[in-house]
Formats: sequence, C-alpha cells, structure tokens
Amino acid sequence: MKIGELASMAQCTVETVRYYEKEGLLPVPARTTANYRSYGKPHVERLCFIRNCRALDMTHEEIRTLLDLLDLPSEDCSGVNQLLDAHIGHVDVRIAELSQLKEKLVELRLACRTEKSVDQCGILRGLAVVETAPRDHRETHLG
Amino acid sequence: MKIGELASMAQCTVETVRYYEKEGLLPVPARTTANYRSYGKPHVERLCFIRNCRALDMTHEEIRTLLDLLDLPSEDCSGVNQLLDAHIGHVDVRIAELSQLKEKLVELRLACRTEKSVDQCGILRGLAVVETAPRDHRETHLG
DNA sequence: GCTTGACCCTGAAGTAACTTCAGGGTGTTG
DNA sequence: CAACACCCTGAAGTTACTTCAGGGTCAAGC
Ligand SMILES: [Zn+2]
Ligand SMILES: [Zn+2]
Ligand SMILES: [Zn+2]
Ligand SMILES: [Zn+2]
Repeated sequence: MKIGELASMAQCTVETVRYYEKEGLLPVPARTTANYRSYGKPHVERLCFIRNCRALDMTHEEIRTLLDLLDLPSEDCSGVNQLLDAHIGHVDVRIAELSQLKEKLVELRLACRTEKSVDQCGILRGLAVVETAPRDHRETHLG
Repeated sequence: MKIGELASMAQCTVETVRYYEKEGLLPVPARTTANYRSYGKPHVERLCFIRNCRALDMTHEEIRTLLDLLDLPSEDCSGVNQLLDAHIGHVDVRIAELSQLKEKLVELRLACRTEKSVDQCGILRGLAVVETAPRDHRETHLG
C-alpha cells in the first residue's frame, strides 16, 4: 500500500509517517518504480503501536525503547514494565503540577470579583508581586 | 542595573531576558557607553510579572495580552478576568486529559502482572491494538 | 603594564514533535 | 491530453527557550 493509505489506517498524516521514518521509528520501506513508498501489514502494526504510545503522551525516546524491546521477542518484558511505571510517574507529576497551578489561578481570580480599572485590578497586582521561586528541575516531559 | 542583576532579581537567566526583549515582552532598555543594557525598577516589575505568568504556564501570547491591558491603566479590567478564566479552562482541560491518560496507562499496566517474554507481554499487545481515534482539536496549549 | 576572571555583546543553531511550504513528478480518469 | 488526486524532497516554521561560537569591557592582582 502507499503512504496515504497507511496514514489513514493509523489516523495520522502522511507527513507524520515520513517524519517517523526520518526519526528511525519506522523502518525505511521498499519503493515502487515511481519511487513511491510501499508498505505492508508489519508497517501498519508498527505505526499503530507508535500512534497509541503517542496518544498516551510518551516521548519518541520512550517509544524507541519499547520498539527496541519489541524487536527482541524472547527477552523478558521487565523493561516494558519499568518504562510504563516511569511514564505513569511522569503523568502523575504533571497532574500534581497542574493541580497546584489551578489552585493558584483560582485564588488569583478571586482577587478581582468586581470589575475595576486596570490599575486597581487585584489580578494584575497579584501577578506583579515579586516572588522568589526559581524554576526547579522537571521530573516530567509533559509540558 | 545591568542584565545579570535584573535576571537574578527575577530568578531567570540573562539569555531569557534578552529573549523576552527580542519577543517584545520587555521594552528595549537604554545602553551604557560600553553598549551594556541598562535597566531600572519598571523593568524589574515587568519581568517579574512575566515570570509569574510563565510560572502559571501562560503562553507568551496570553502574557502579551495582559501586558497590553496593563499599559492602558484606565480601562476596565474585564479583559483580564476573561483571559484568566480562559486560562483556567486550559488547565482544566489538560488535567482532564491527563487523568484519562492515567486511567488508560494503569489499565494497560495491569495487563502484565507477571513478567513474561516480550512476545507474550500484555502491555505490548495492548499497545499494538489498532484503535480508531484521530487526535482531535486541542483546547489547551498545555502539552 | 599585563593578565586573569567575571560579566557583557551578537547571531546562529539546537530542542520536541511535528506542520507547512515551495517546487516538482506520477497516474488515472473523462 | 488536461485535470486532479496523490506522491516526492528539502527547507523552514512552531514554542519558549538553551547552548554555542566568537568576541568586547572592566576591575583586581602581580
Ligand atoms: Zn514519560
Ligand atoms: Zn480586575
Ligand atoms: Zn492558557
Ligand atoms: Zn509484560
């Protein structure tokens, strides 16, 4: 099959497929005489695998690790478990960060219940406060 | 004061300060005879404002909107409220997304309680399933 | 006088995971 | 044989920065 069909089977764009190839996530496919990429069932499976991982917000690095494990079928799968646990950790960290953020935002929002002029707005005043919080090291890749 | 002092007062790097200037978030400062940037108190306040907004994960576009409002002190501040409500929405959407993600990840993790060989791993099998979920339009800028 | 070191300057390139664009080939259908 | 859908490559744009290369400024110490 050609790239457009592959892409639609995995619900992504042809550009994304070509990008994954360039990144080494998808193997380089055979070409037709017209220089079109030619794919088969294994490519569909691998691309779906990648897209599912991306839908779970894994990085390409994480996906690459899983794909490497997938290519050694006889190994034991503890590496898979470790990676999944770590990634669940990434999600947990980000949820915690955002929950804290939301608290602060809601508190800030309360500083302006009645609409005043800009130079008296409690929100803008709150944002102008000098805080001493250096951005610390991130333990998640989720933005 | 010079750029290093400004940066340390706002807990960021000098590169970040120069970047904000290039982006138009900070006004271009005066220069010393040695061509060094020279800042005053208003710059400190504006930079702290920006850093606080960034600590709340606002985009530069959102911050730019707030700064523009800040520069019209006599206007009423309903725009500020709207922006904050919208941004709280962005955070809410992302928290909901991540919570769903986490559910799926935990479920997937349960598919491999005992460590098997890779080609029998329930996790990898779960990830290989073809799903029909086209990535829909994002209503948050939070990654 | 001279060197060392901390600080400053510019402009370009790298990061993640794509998307968009420019400019052009292929192949089927009417 | 022209229109149109589909394919190709390589480069640049996206966000919010960071890193790097290559070079100037200035105060202190020998
Ligand atoms: Zn992860
Ligand atoms: Zn207000
Ligand atoms: Zn927002
Ligand atoms: Zn397993």
